[in-house]
Amino acid sequence: MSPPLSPVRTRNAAATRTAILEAARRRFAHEGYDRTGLRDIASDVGVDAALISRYFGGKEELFEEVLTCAPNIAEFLEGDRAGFGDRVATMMAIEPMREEKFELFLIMLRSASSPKAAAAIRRHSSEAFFQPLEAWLGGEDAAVRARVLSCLMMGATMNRMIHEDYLLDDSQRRELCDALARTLNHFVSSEA
Amino acid sequence: MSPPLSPVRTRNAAATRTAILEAARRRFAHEGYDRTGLRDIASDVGVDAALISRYFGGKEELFEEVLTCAPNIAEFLEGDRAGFGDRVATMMAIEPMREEKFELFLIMLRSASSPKAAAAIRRHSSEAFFQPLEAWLGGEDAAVRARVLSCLMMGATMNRMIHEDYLLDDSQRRELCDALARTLNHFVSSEA
DNA sequence: GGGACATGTCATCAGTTGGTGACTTCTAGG
DNA sequence: CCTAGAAGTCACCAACTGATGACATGTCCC
Repeated sequence: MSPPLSPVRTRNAAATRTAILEAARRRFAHEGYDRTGLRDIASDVGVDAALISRYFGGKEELFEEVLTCAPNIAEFLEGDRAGFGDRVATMMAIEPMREEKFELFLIMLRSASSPKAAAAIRRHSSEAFFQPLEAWLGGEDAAVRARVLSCLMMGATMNRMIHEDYLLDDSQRRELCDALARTLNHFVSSEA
Repeated sequence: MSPPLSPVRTRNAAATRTAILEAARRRFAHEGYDRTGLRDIASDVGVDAALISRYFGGKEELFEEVLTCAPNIAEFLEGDRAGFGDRVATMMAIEPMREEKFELFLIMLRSASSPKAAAAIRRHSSEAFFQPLEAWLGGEDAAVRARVLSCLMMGATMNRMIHEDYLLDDSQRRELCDALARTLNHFVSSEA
C-alpha cells in the first residue's frame, strides 16, 4: 500500500554496529547495566537481539566497548583553567541532565554496583577520568585534589539523579552552582 | 547424634521479622535493590523465601520498611558542631567501609537507579537525611549548603565504592580526609 | 543471472526472579 | 492429651534474562 515511512534498513554491518553501540550507550546511561536487556537495545535499533551477541560476544563485552567510546572528561579540561569550576558547576547544577555530557557519569553511577560491570568501570574511570584529570591538575597532591573534585562531580550527579531537582528552586540552583564552582576552582588552583 | 551447634530456631514471628529486616538491610546495602533476591535474604535468615512475601507483602514493601528502620544521619549531627567535618571525613576517607554507618548511603547509592526503589529512596532520603541536616544547619541558605554537604558525602562514598581505595595510599587518604573535613566545615559554618 | 557470503531472524534453551496457594509442623491454651 | 491456629515449607507459576545454533534473506561479484 503506502511506502514505509522510515527508510528500509539497508544491510550494513558497520552502521548497524555503530547504531547498536549508541543505543546501548543511551540505555546503559539511563537504566544502568543490570536493567538494560539486550532485547531493549535491539528493539531501539530495530534489530534482533541475537545480532548483538554475535557482533560483540555478549553483554559484558558490549558494555566494555560502550565505555571505550563514551565521551570522557577531556571536554571539561579544554578551555581556560580558571573557567573549569564554572563549566562543570553549570553542567552539574543548571543544565538539563539529559545532555550527552552526563552519559559517562550516569553509566558509572548507575552500573557501578553491578559486579559484571564494576571491573570495566573501575578500569575505564581510572584511564579516562582520573589519570587525565590528575595530569591536568599537576602538582604533588594532584591525586588527592582529583579525588575531591571527583567527589563533588559524582555527588552532584547522584543528588540530581535521586532528587530530580525538585528540592531546589531556580535561585537556589544558582546559589548551588556558585558554591560548587568556587569549591571546584579552589581545588583546581590551590594545594589540597 | 550431636546436639545442633546453632540453637534450633524456635518459632517466634516477631524475632523472625526482625531477622529478615536486618538481613535485608545488609543485602540491600551490599548488593542493591535489584541484585538482592528474596531467596538470598531468606537463606541468610535460614527461612523460606515465601515467608518474606507473607510477612511484608512483597519486595517493594520490604524495602520501604528497611529504609524506615535503617540508621539515619542523626548520628553525625550529635556532638559539637565544629567537629562535624572531621567526624564525617574520617568515616568517609579512613574508616573501613564495612561499618554499619555506611549502610544508609550504600542502600541509597546502590538502589537509586532502580525504578521500584527510587520513589522510596527519594522520600526517605528527604525525610531522614536532607530535612534533619537542613534544620541542623540553619540559616537562609541551609538547603543549598545541605546539598553541597550531601554531594561531598555521597560522592566520597561513591568513589570508594568504585575504586575500593586502591588508588590512594595511607598518607594520601589522610590528606583527602583533611581536605574533605575543611570543606565540610566550611559549609557547616559559613554562608554558601 | 546465479552462486556465495555477509547480514539478519527465529525458535528455543537453561537459569533466575517475585509471587501464590496448598500443605505441614510446631506450640500454646483448654 | 489434644486440638486450633500460628509459623513455616513446598511445589509451582509466569515472566524475564542472556545465549546459541539452525535457518532465512539480501547483496555483490563473476
